[in-house]
Amino acid sequence: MARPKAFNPDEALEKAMHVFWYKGYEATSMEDLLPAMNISRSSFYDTFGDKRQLFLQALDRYRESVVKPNCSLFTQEGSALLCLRQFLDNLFEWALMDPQRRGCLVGNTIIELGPHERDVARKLNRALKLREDTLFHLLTRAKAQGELESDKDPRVLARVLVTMILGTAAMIKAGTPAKMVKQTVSTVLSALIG
Amino acid sequence: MARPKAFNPDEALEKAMHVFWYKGYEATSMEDLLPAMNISRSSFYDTFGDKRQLFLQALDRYRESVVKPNCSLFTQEGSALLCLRQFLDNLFEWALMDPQRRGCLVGNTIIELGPHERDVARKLNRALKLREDTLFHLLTRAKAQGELESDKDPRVLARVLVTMILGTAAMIKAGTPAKMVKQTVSTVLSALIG
DNA sequence: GCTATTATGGACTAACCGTTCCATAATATG
DNA sequence: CATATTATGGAACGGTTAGTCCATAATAGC
Repeated sequence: MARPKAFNPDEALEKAMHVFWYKGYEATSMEDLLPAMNISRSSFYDTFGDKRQLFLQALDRYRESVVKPNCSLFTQEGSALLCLRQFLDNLFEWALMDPQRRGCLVGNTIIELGPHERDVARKLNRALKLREDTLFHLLTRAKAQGELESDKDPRVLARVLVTMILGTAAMIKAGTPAKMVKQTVSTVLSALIG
Repeated sequence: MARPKAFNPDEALEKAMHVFWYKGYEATSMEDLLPAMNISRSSFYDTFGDKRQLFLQALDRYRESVVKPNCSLFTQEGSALLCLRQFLDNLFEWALMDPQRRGCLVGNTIIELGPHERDVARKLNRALKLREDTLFHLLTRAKAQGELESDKDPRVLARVLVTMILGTAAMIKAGTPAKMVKQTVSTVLSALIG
């Protein structure tokens, strides 16, 4: 019993997420957001609260629509180490394809806001844990299947790989050539899991 | 034949560098900088040009007074791999000691400004190269001494370690407990160089 | 002590920031 | 069609931003 929204809030949030991903939180202004989301100031504040709340929603959306699909794509049966390699290959291939080289929104935000804002930090750690647990699961399966030497600790290895993901995202942002990035990743994987 | 400055430009720049390190470029305002540097607006613009030029100078200072000393501390004779371990231990020990967990100014800036601003990017890559070349040098020496297996490529390993440094700095900013960080680093080193 | 030169303090500016407010438009229900 | 309810466009707001300007202070050389 009222006038319907002239825009799709989900699509608008998606657009906003991409702007934050490219520019970061502070450097993104309302004048960047409104045209990108293609909505008016009033609709913005009516629907999303304010810039900060929008950003928190964008972080959730990133975890659910970017991190999670990438994580769950490679949990099929068969060789766990192969899955793990596909998981990481897919991740970096995709990060290198991005013409803007935006890296990872989670990594970017850890560095921009992580230590300063509590509720942001909570969301970030949740996204990191999603990746760590996926890797942990694959490594545990690999160990059970005898693909991974028995003296290796899946939890520690998973954390190493998460650290590697953040570092690689930074190298990608720094403009490292794709070939070097791939060589680096492949070297780490060989050393860690054979 | 004129009035002398009432402050030491070097000390003021040092203070500014620490503020940028903590808050990032965008989030640091003149009202943060002036009290921290303990100089007046006029002296600021007279001596440093503007905020952006000050930041560029702060990046140079960071490379020279933070990165370089850390790099050159561990090039003494003896086991090259031991030097390398000391180099990294020293680096992370020191990053973990920082109560503000500011990570690495280079890594922070790669993510905040790296891809957007050309001259910033140049300075960042120069700082990264300083680290990479130090590691490369140590790894090459290790190989010559027979400490490193002959099939390993020092240049690639050096890049892996730089990636690891950036990733670890991010994990430190994310609030990872010191114990976990050390475990992660030690696991990578064991896997990479035995 | 006088003068030339540079440093400093503080008022000021114009642009931009995120946000609020209100009058108007559009729809669903009765 | 009338009314209640929500959405929208646009003007306006106070606060903050980086940066400018000028009158005054302090020094070095004469």
